Amino acid sequence: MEQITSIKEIAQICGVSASTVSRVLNGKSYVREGTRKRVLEAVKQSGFRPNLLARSLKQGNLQTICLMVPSYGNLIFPEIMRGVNTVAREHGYTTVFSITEEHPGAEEATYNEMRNRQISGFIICSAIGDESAIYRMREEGVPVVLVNRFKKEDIGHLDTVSVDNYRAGYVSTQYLVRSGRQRIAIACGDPSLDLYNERYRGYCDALRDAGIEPDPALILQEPAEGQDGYYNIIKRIMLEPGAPDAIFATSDPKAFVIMRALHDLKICIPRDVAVIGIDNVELSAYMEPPLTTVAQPLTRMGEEAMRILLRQIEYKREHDGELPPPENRILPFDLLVRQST
Amino acid sequence: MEQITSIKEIAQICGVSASTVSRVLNGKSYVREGTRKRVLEAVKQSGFRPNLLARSLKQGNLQTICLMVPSYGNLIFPEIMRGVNTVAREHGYTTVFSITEEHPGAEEATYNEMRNRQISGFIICSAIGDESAIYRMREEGVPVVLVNRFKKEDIGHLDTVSVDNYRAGYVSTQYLVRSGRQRIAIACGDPSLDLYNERYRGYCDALRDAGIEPDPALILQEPAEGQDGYYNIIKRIMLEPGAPDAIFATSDPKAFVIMRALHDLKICIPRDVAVIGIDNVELSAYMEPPLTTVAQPLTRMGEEAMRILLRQIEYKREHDGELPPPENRILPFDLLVRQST
DNA sequence: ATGAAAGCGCTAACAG
DNA sequence: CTGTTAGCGCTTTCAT
Repeated sequence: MEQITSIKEIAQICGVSASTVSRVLNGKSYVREGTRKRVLEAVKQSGFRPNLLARSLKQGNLQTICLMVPSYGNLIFPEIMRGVNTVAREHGYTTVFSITEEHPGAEEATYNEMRNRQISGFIICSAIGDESAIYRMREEGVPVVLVNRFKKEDIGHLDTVSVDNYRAGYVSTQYLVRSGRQRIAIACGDPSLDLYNERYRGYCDALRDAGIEPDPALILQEPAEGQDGYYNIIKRIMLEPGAPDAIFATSDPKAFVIMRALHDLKICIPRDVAVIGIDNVELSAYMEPPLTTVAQPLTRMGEEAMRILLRQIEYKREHDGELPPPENRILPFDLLVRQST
Repeated sequence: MEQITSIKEIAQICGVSASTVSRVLNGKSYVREGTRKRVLEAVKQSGFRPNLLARSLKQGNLQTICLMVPSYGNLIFPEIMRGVNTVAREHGYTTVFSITEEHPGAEEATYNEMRNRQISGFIICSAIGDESAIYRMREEGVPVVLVNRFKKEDIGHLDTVSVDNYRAGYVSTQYLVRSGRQRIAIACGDPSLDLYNERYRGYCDALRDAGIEPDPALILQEPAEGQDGYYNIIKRIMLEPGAPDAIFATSDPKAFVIMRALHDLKICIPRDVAVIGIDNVELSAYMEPPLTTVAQPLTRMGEEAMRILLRQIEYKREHDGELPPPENRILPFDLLVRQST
């Protein structure tokens, strides 16, 4: 038997019109039960698959969203992806992904390509520095949600999902202070990312509130090589006078590198130096010692981002292409005390 | 100015026909230079984006492939994904992904959905147990490449990419033997996955070749809870008489759990017990002590898989829908000796 | 070198 | 409840 490829052929087999078959298939309209049965039967018999592209061409959107992540260097992304994907599926959406950081300007390139593919919206975890492209997207009426990476000024203008990074920085530092640490270093992240600046602010304020003036010698800047560069920085600083007795890593992957360096120096964690991270990536619990960290609800952040995106898409459909006012979701975090502090 | 959405409008602006614009846009046919310029100019001016769906509807395929992974529990998947994505992009393909393991039967469900979306092919890292669905795909003329997870019998029937898992098991065990270990335990993986059986076979043969008969007490089966369950198994076995002096974990994530258990028992790695893994996931180097492991070229495996898929797609186009004979790519691996052995 | 026309497979008025 | 008709935006003969 010929492979049957269109609704029309089904129609012929059943002696009805194509519209009837269409109606049966997407159940938007009533069809006599007998006819319905016959059509369904024919569809099943023939193994017919309706062509979603045709429908999407007609309706102007493929049920697909695009997720942009910078890389997998940071393990938070797979967890966010899972959350996005789960909610997307539930709503009949498919997720395409794109890894941006490797090529500069990839964000915009991806955007252009995806728009040609009639994609319904974007979830971006990779915004870095220049966000003008993202504002342009929104201006063009394209739903966009930013996860974790965005600027304070974006609030009220763009949809975002994150934790309160200032508080996260504050709480972790405060915890270190309260457990008796005196010289607390911070391993800062990329300063073009606001979330790291916020965590840094939290760190400073927590220290000051405890009557400690932040010591510039303990404020470690992310080296040019990225987080791996912290390996050498730690090795150096620990041998100098005035070495820290605690290190606040502004992300778990940084903490991993730092712990590696400490181990190689035979420095005992947490006795000599406490280490705390932010993220609670799955592996943090398996480190030696298990890493104390501020747990971000990563999967949930992905889910929320997708829900917000869905809301935008729906609103847009109902309001003649207009986007709803931006939503800024801030999720709660937990301080997870383990053995590294 | 009205947002311009179709080739026809561009045509009007330039006083040419839609076909001409089409020809300019995809450069398949000659167009007078003057006309070409004019059209290109109009396109740029108007910010027009050709609708890929329309083209795809016409041509019967969206330049998109689907990548199925079981979950992110195992960190090898993000690395494979990166490889796939890189090559896909280079060839103008978009990657959609689907995480299967969570729902049973998800593989087939995804398959059906994706076929409706006119997807060009699949890369599957999640085949588990029953592969009949995958054979059906191939029978229906759909390009499919399996990465890592497949059965010996599939060779010659399905396209695959992997390392030589038997050798990987053999080499790691042999290394342990040669470094003087006497009682080498193996933490087996899911027995429905051939790759783990192969690694196990390699383990047994390496022992026998060294004149050691595998001891059933040292052959640890993956517990019902998945790899996390090894935590308790290790805790128990290490306290019993005849405890192992080395453990061969058939994947790095298992090694992480096992190391965690050993640390909690205050057992020193590698002095008391050596641990070796397979994968070389990025984090293996950061463990304490850094994990000795068989390095799979994960990203490269993803790249190769995508290349093979591309070859299938092309062959199919040139041969009236017929698929090429299956290709079985076996990539080399390296034993990476670090401090856990 | 370019235009006219047909059609990819589906949906959505509009009739009846 | 169902059929007819007219496209969605693009590509592709077939003419010219």
